[in-house]
Amino acid sequence: MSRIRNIKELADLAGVSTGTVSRALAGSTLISQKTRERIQALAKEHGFRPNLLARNLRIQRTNTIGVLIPLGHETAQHLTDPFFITMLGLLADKLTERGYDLLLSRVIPTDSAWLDRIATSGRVDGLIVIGQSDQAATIDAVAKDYRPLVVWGGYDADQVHCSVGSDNRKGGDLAASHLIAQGCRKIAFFGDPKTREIEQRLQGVRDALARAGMGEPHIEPAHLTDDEFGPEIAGFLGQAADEPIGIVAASDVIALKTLRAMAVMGLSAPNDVRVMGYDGLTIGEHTVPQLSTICQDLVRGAEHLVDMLVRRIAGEDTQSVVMEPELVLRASA
Amino acid sequence: MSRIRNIKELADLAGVSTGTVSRALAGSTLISQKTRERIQALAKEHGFRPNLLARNLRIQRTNTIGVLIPLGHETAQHLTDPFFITMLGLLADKLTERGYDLLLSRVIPTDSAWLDRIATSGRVDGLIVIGQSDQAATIDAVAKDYRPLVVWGGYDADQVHCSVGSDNRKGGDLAASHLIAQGCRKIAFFGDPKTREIEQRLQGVRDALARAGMGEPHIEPAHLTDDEFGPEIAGFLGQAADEPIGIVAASDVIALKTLRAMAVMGLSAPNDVRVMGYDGLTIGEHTVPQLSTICQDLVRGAEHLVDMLVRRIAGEDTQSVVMEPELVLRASA
DNA sequence: TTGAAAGCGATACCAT
DNA sequence: ATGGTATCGCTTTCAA
Repeated sequence: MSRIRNIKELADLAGVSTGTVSRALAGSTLISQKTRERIQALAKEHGFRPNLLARNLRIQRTNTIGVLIPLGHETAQHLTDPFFITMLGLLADKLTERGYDLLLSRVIPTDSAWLDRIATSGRVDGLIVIGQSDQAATIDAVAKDYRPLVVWGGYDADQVHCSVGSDNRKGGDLAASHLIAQGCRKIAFFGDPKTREIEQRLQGVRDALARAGMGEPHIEPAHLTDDEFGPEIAGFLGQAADEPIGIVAASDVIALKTLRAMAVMGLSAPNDVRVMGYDGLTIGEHTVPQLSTICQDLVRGAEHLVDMLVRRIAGEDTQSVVMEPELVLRASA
Repeated sequence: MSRIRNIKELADLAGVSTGTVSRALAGSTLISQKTRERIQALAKEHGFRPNLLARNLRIQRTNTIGVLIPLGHETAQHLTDPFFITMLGLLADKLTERGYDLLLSRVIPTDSAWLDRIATSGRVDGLIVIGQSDQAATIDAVAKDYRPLVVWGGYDADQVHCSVGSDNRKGGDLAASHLIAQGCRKIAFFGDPKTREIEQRLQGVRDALARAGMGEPHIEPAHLTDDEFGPEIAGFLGQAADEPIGIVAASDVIALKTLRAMAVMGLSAPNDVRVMGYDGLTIGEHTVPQLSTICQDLVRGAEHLVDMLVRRIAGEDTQSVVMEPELVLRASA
């Protein structure tokens, strides 16, 4: 009793046609209950299950969503980044609830084809991109004629793709305003403005500074690799040690690295320097000191992404969502 | 210039056969350079890329690895669990390096078919299961005739599947021994021994207690849902408040919840109660107090998993790996 | 209720 | 160097 490899072998064994087997396994009531149960029993006995690849090819549908994390701006960044990982987990939960599997790709865009490649591969019913990175143009180009695509990230009035994210500019403003209200006279922004979200957060910081009649923020691109980070901070703190300093980090992860680098230098927040994060990850609740931050509602964000994607797959159109950021004051600023 | 949907349309357009197109697109030198470049240009111009589903079906290979997280023991547990997420990120990085995509499934086993279903689906070249949960038997059954399968989890001499994990019994012993050495006279274990790893850790705790001439540990199944957790701890602490207490948590996540529940009761580690975690996640470095824990080298574990899986796909056989756990003393115990 | 056969979109063998 | 064609394993229309 060798292993049954395909529907044809099972059909021969049962003395019926492949069509009958296919229908019986699908539970179609077109088939007499007797035949149906006999074939199902036979399949079970031989541990046979139809090949999904073939099925998907035939029905032109995979019940799989591609989740892409473009790392154009920061090749060294890994999937272990708590933000990605949190979002990924939330998406996985939501997608599973809806019966979708999840095809995960961490892509380092070398050409502009990375997105189209998977969109046209036939392997997914739709795509979720986490973060525009520096690939907004590529994403727009694909979104133009690939409908089932949603993106977590910053919103821009000109964009053609459908996005979900928080109002980054407002968030940046919130963060900087708080620092200024706390008496900081010198504001730094740690983050790489090449990606859209970060650029918008920086813009918000500028808004707040302008309103307060203060000049440009000091900008550190904040490479996420640890080794380059200490010197950057040290350099900045050294040249501005005479005024009360506030740092707006472009993400909680950057804020944590900042806190750690400061600790090495014998500095702590909020006494020596005030530090604001951005994201509202739970990890910030556990730090010493606990991280003050701008919270994005990732749970609701993930829900939106999945919900809108499903509707797009069904042919509906959907509008981008911009959520309210929230100032969360813990201890670091 | 409508969109080219398949190789046949491109072939017609180019006035050649599908075989030629297929070979040209694959860069085969069987095709004259002239034709090859002409067809590649044509494909590019029309944004055509071959359907991978069809390709995979034909060549019987997908370049995709399934990563499964069985949640048999704890349905409420989500992918957002820091341990899973950390492991998942590491695996994603390693698999990407090797050119594999990653098909993620969070499964709640309702029958014993969950694993076989994906193994026989034709959609993956191999499988990585993160944690045996309470499904060791099912995993063994599948591993019996499905070779490209590796599992993160506990090792048992009788198992047929290939696993990677730390020596959980030794780890549990390490944790409890440390608590005892610190003077704890009453030891509790927080975790659900239904899953193999946890059961082994508990066994290690028993070993240590036995050596010290102490009795059975107090066991709390430690449901991971927050609301049930406080009362469990309170109940335990209440009934044993007269002796120095030590808690071995079955994971860092459980330890963190314990710490938080204690804080609510006005208790703190290590003064009131000593708390040991298990896993060595980075999140434990950020807690107040920092978490003492048993560290498993997840980076090396992920490397082993991927490496062994690749070799199994290639037809080699591989042996289970048991890694040394390491006592990491921070502040909570 | 069931069977025959076309087709999903590719690859690869066998010719020429 | 290129074309014709069988094949991967399934679903579904059309006939009977």
